[in-house]
Amino acid sequence: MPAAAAPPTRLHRLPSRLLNQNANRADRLASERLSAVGAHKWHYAVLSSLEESGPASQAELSRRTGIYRSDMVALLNELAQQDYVQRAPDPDDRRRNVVLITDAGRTRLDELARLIKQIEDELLAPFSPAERELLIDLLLRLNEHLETR
Amino acid sequence: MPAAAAPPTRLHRLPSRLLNQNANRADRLASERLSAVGAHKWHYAVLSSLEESGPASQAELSRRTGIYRSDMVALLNELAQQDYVQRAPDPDDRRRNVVLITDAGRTRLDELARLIKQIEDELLAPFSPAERELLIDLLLRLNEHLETR
DNA sequence: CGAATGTCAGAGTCACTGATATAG
DNA sequence: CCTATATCAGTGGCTCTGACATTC
Repeated sequence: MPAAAAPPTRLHRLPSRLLNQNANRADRLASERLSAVGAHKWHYAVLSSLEESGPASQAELSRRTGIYRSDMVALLNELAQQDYVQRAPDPDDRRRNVVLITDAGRTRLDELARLIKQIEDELLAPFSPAERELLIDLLLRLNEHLETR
Repeated sequence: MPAAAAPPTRLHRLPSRLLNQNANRADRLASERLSAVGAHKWHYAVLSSLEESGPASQAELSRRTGIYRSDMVALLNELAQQDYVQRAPDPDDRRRNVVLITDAGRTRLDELARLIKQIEDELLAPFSPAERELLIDLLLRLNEHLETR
């Protein structure tokens, strides 16, 4: 960030501005922590989706996680190279790859999940449990609204 | 966005993820609307800061708006070229420029403020006035927290 | 001297587009 | 024939860093 703070003006109460600034800062926090263990938030997204919703094609994973199909390729290369996922041609539809999480991937996911929990705690430190729920709920609703605009 | 939605999973309730997605979508909405009148959100930020808090040096403007000093240069070039701001050497401190908003700038600011109001309404459409206040308040508190991390 | 200012040049990241080959 | 998939190459925007000359 450029420098110090300013008192809340019209500008500082703009939702889109608030969202942006918070997103950037939250992202920086998460990236710092995750890179300390050689991970990226995308790794968590993919592994967690695989565990929660089961194996999937790359396109399906893309839909689940919001990561573009074109970016999924390199991401899965990384995860496969570290043996966190397995990628094999789908015998039923030879356009597709079936991606599945490995045991090592599950272990990694546990590690990342713990980290993410810590990050979230640090991120939401000033809020009570009820306020956290409230904030998440509002953001979820906003997200649904903007999704289908 | 890649494609369709998915039911709320662990992943979809992650604050940093929610913030990011909402920030992106809100930004796209704002950019679309603003570019329709040849404007950028940064233009609004600078003009509104000049009007609310008065003339300032570029560095001071940078602090007020959160826009980097290095990026402020080109931004002010644009605004000055359209006669929305005036930029002149500060006689009291010859390192500085004094930037002030012009009458045309005030007119432009009014226009942009109206647009921004509409954008905000569309953005927060699903929320009641009380919920909007609540969301903004939570985001402000989060912002203050992350600012001084 | 150290610190602040305005300026430029450029890096790094991210969301996103387009094209292509292959298969349904 | 149209559509979906995996892949690759590349764009544009935005945050951010580093350096420099000038002035305090």
